[in-house]
Amino acid sequence: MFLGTPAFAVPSLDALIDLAAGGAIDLAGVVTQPDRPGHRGRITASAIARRATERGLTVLRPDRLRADGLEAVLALRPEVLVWAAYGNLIPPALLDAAGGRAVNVHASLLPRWRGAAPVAHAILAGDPETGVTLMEGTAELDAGAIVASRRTPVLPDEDAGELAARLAALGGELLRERLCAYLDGELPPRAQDAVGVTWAPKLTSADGHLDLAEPAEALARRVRAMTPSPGAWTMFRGQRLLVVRAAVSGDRGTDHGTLAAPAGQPQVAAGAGWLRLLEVKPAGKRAMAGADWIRGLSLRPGERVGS
RNA sequence: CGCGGGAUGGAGCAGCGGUAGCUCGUCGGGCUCAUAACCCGAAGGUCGCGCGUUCGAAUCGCGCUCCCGCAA
Repeated sequence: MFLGTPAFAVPSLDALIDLAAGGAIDLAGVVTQPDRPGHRGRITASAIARRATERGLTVLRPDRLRADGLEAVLALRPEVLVWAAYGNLIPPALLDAAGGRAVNVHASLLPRWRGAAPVAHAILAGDPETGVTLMEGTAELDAGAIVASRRTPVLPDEDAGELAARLAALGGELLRERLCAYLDGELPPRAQDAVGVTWAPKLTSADGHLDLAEPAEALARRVRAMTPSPGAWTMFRGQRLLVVRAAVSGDRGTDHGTLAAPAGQPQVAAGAGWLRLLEVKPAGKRAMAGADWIRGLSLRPGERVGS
């Protein structure tokens, strides 16, 4: 049985579908989060719900894994649980039902970055590399013994969305190649080293706020880490301005927050250096190149960004 | 019925009842050793869609469609 919710989990589900097609496993069903109001109140099914439905799999979307929801899941009599970014803790009752046989795909090199937002935190911290980990599934969050992992460099310009997509694919590969070996007892798990544990809590739009007193390097990392969600932003003319893509410019800084546009390329003075705004999304508008944005502004000299 | 913003030539914007405009790009020409620089000129728009108000609507009213921010 597979449990997962967002796009990150899709390649893992696909891996299980392939294994099932090859006769290596039986896929009893898929559990995902309930359809939720997405943008502006429109109800949206999770990425996993959509994929599982199009593959004709049994899909359950319980609110929580207790009471009725849990019973429906147990009724499918899962023998092994596999989950990736499900979004809820797995209750001991469910683990017990599967005889404790469970694996979890996580988007970091554990024990670093346990929690909901490992990809963004790896970028924000400036980690040179990250990866995916296949571990034993436990009731405690991301704490299971490590079965296998795969490393990959954090590319200098990629944002969290792009990196997550690469990690998702790696996670799917890892599962496809190692799940059966693990279940056959050929991959003895190693306990996580408690010393290296760091936490990657869920991000809110407050985490996306750009403090222009910070060095441009840090701001550029924050932009990459917060894109596409929850988004990095600052204020301009009383309105929110999302910064979708940015780069550091080596020029000497001036008062942080000052907006300038040499050669039509907008840049904001940071605590150290300048942050070039390559792509922005003003409130109420779609994303546009920084140069396009600045073109229609009739920018006054010395105008500032930030609240 | 959660709150709000937006849809105007290829791009970004202004105009908000009386002949559709700005910056950039494109095309042609000029200047220059040269250029993303500068000068001259040109092309390019059913002003999201429909109905209405008016002598007259991009501009006002009603109804749609699509896009986006916030909140969940």
